[in-house]
Amino acid sequence: MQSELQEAYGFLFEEELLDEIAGVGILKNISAGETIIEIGDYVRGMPLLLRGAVKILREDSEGDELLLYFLERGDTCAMTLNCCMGQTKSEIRAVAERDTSLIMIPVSKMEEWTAKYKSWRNFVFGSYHARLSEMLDAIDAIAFMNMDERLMRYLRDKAKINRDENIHSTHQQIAYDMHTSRVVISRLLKKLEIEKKISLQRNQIKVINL
Amino acid sequence: MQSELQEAYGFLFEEELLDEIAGVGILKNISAGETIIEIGDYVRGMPLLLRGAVKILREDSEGDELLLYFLERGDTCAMTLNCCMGQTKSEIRAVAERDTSLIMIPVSKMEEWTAKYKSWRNFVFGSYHARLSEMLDAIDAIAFMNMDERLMRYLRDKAKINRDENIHSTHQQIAYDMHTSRVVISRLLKKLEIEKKISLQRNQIKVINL
DNA sequence: GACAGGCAGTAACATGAGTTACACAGGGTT
DNA sequence: AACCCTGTGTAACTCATGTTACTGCCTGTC
Repeated sequence: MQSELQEAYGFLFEEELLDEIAGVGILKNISAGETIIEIGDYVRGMPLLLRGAVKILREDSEGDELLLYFLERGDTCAMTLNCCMGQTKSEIRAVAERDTSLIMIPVSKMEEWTAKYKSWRNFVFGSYHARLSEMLDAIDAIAFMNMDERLMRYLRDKAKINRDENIHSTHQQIAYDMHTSRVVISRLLKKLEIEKKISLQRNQIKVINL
Repeated sequence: MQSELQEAYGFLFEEELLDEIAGVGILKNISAGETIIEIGDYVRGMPLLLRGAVKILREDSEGDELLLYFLERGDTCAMTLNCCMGQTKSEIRAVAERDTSLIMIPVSKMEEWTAKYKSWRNFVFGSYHARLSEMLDAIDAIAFMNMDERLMRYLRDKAKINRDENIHSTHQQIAYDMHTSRVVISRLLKKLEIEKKISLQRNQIKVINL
């Protein structure tokens, strides 16, 4: 854990803070597809991502969901952050996109470090900033873009976050993330294939030129 | 300014901080409809709302816009906050919804107070929290709701923020805020009138039961 | 009163996206 | 081989929303 912590956060935090994190943090390993936080859960700590990737989803009352953004190494979830401090329930779902390692920080420490370490404050503010920006991007996508553009954006993001130009998803899974239907996704993917932007195999989509 | 500051923020901040705010803050009065911050502007300070209401809009490259949320007394704009600290340009537009008074705080003070005053830190975190929640609500609205539901939500919010059940807007103005066309709004408003939820006059919509 | 300009009502049509239904393909199991 | 299950391709249809076009109504100004 020490070396991974150093690698992911060494350039952000001073030695003393890194030591504190290593001291109180609890290492968690989560395998791809596992749910980390569910909507309505009370949040017990703040996660610092060491390795892997996490997708953050919003869900409405009927169970329809929508992908908001991805988290990677060095990121934390500002939503969780909120929930910790306000003692409120999670408003989002977090699912491991790949096999993921993270450190959970107890809520009590967060407040303490905010007063004590400038680097921590900057990190927390930076996280809020990044998350707000990503929310704006999500809003832009659903408000201003058509399905085909949104799909291209999704495929680009997915290939990037998994560092793999082959996307191992079914059309149905994509449809869930984008809050639409399987048929619509199949239709648009076929169109992208004809335009030579992707190639389609069973359970796999290869990004060629998006 | 002193008394208004006391009224809006007295229960949040300690005397010492209130004095500092009064010392360095610059009072601005803005009349309804005026633009406070434009997309791409560099942000010189952080606004604390004393009186009135501000609407926050997102705009895409073609100039289509979308209302994100409103700010009221005691609120600050977390976007601005971000921009200040990161020295980046504004990603949103802020327009006075009513006649508005606010205090501009220089960027330099923000960092200082974050270290010095716990109440300030809580205020800043609280603002981030509130804004993230409102962004989520905005996403829910555009992702999961139909136009008629969104319109009802809009009218409710507008009546509430202006403390006036008579909404003084043209159909065109509403269409801009909701990123749709005038004809669509006219159609849906007429439907709401038939359902006795509102009544329509020229340049005015009266909320009856939404 | 006549006129202009902004505003609202409405019909007719275009389009993107969601839905239903069904055929078929690939891969594993018996 | 025969079977099944999951995933994909496609047609045909519905529906919400957006677009175009035209009408007429207020209101202030000349």
